Amino acid sequence: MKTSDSHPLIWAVVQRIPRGKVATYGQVAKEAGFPTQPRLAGHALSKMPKAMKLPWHRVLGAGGKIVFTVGGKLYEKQKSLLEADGVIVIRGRVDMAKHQWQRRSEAPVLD
DNA sequence: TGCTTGACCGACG
DNA sequence: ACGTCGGCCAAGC
Repeated sequence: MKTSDSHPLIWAVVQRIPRGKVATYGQVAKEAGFPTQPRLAGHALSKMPKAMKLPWHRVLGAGGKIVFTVGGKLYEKQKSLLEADGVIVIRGRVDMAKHQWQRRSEAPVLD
């Protein structure tokens, strides 16, 4: 797997995050096949063509945190888009326990 | 070539 | 709940 061809893979993962759910950069990178490079996810999104329609706002930093500087343009944009999805944002954070996207039905490991 | 930057993360104090 | 640090690596200069 060439990391230089990663952008389309990252975008594909982001594309399948459903409305009302969110994922972290680390999670997206991992599912795209790059488990050790969360930054690659961020990089791919920063290079995303303007015309491309992706639910980029559903991608958050670790712990459900909006990574942009508070009050910034992108910050406000992401927050409003999330709220339009029905996701509650409090002090720049999302309740991951409630909204994190699970790719497949979770198989709770009962010990 | 080499150095810096960045839409990151986890561990640690 | 913060701040720091080391690891990660594509891009840009």
